[in-house]
Formats: sequence, structure tokens, C-alpha cells
Amino acid sequence: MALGDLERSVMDLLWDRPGPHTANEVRDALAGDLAVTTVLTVLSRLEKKGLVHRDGGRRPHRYAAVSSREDHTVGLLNEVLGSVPDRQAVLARFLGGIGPDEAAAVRRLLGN
Amino acid sequence: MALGDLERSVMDLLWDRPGPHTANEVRDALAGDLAVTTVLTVLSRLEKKGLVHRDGGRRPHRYAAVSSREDHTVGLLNEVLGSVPDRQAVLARFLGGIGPDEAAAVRRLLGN
DNA sequence: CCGCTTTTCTACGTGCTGTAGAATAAAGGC
DNA sequence: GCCTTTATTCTACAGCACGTAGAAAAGCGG
Repeated sequence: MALGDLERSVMDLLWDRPGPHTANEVRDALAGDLAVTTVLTVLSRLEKKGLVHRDGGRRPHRYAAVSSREDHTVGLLNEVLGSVPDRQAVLARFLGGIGPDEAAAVRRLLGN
Repeated sequence: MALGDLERSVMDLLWDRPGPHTANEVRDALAGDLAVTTVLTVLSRLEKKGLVHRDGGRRPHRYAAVSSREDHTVGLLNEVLGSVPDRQAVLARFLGGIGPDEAAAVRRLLGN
């Protein structure tokens, strides 16, 4: 699921600052001078996309990211990899293009 | 650069079948019954996006993918990874989620 | 009950994509 | 050099996602 620029900014905010936030808090933290309704629209679209959870128990409602930025991004990676018939071939090229430092990190991460 | 469904189908075709192709060939190979002009529009949009190269030397023009499916997909992966502040953290989660067989393949690809 | 805050509904402009007809251009035969 | 056929470009339009927000409704504190 691709995000627009503003949607992306909102997600970045929710990822960068921990804890649930109200729409007003999100608007204040965003660059520019948006209307709260704009932020609410975006938040509700993000909720429909399953990226944001809304706690509507008390007013004002609180919003938070459903999954971490890392988990979300891994999902995107797998989505990209799923669109291709030979996943391994892509990984091969990807690994061939990373720097030696990062290659070392990958090796370490694989418990080796 | 995200692709639409038809754009994606055309790219898949150009990747699956080697050599340059005419618009008519592409249309015949595609599922459904599209007009050639539709295919030409899509091809020219893909050309503008830099994904397709057109040889307009002789008529009919021939079209071919600029880069391999693997290289293109690696580009997408890096685009996704570039949108995140901590690339390594994402790679860590990604690697944690792959199967043991694929982990072995990755280790092998890293020359280990 | 009343005003203020918050949320929902509705709406509109823009850009991208799928789709293709109309208009134009080239190319080959005669 | 014309004419027919084939290929390319121009123009267009509907649908959808997104940024943006006003108008309307709903809830809360006093």
C-alpha cells in the first residue's frame, strides 16, 4: 500500500514520537499550517489502510501506529520481492550492491 | 516510481521475452483485447519513466526494457530502504523473518 | 441548556492510469 | 508522384487516490 506525502509525514511522526497522539498534537508537530480536519482525514485514511490504530474511548481520540517503522518497511520489502518470480535472483543482485561494511553486518545478523 | 497494473504487465512481458518488440507484438502477447493505441500510450509512459527504451529507427518502432527485472527490483528495494532512517534495523528484521534455506543462500551469496 | 472542542460528512482540484478515437505521418506498390 | 495500408502521435475522458478543508453534527464542561 503506497502512501502519499502527507500520509507519510504523519506516519513518520507517529513512529518518531512514542505513545498515542491526538489529531491536534499531530497537526502541531507537522510542518506547515494544516487544518485539523485535514489531519483527521489523513488519520482516518491511514486507519482504513490498517497502519494506524485509533483509541476512540475518550475524547479527544488518540492515534498510534499499528506496527513499527521497521516492521512496516519489511512488509514493503516483501511486497516488492513478491512481485518478482525469482526472489533469490533479486537478493543476489541486492547483496552484490551493498558495501562491505553492510555485508559484514548482514553476516553478523545471520548469526555467523 | 510505482507502476499501474497494465504498465506492470507490459514490463513483465518485456522482461520475460528477450529482444525488442513492436507495439503490436506486445498487444498480442497481453491478455485481454486492447487497442494498439492503448499499448503505445503505456509504452510511451514507460519510456518517459525511463523503464523502456524505444528504437525509432525503422518502422514499426521496437521497445525493450532498459534494465533487467532484477536490477529494477533492486532499485525498488533501495528506494524503500532509503525512506527509513535506520537501514540496518530494517535489514535486521528482514533477515530475521526469512527461512533457514534462504538465510543459507544469503550467506552463500556473501561469499562465506 | 449553551458554548466550545472534536469528529464526521461532503466536496473539490490535481495528478496518474487505463483506455481508445481522431488526426497525422510514413512507407510501399503502381 | 499518388493512394492505400500501417504505424505513431494527439487529444480526451473516466476513475481513483490524495491533499486539502468547510459545514454539519456530536459530545463535554459548566
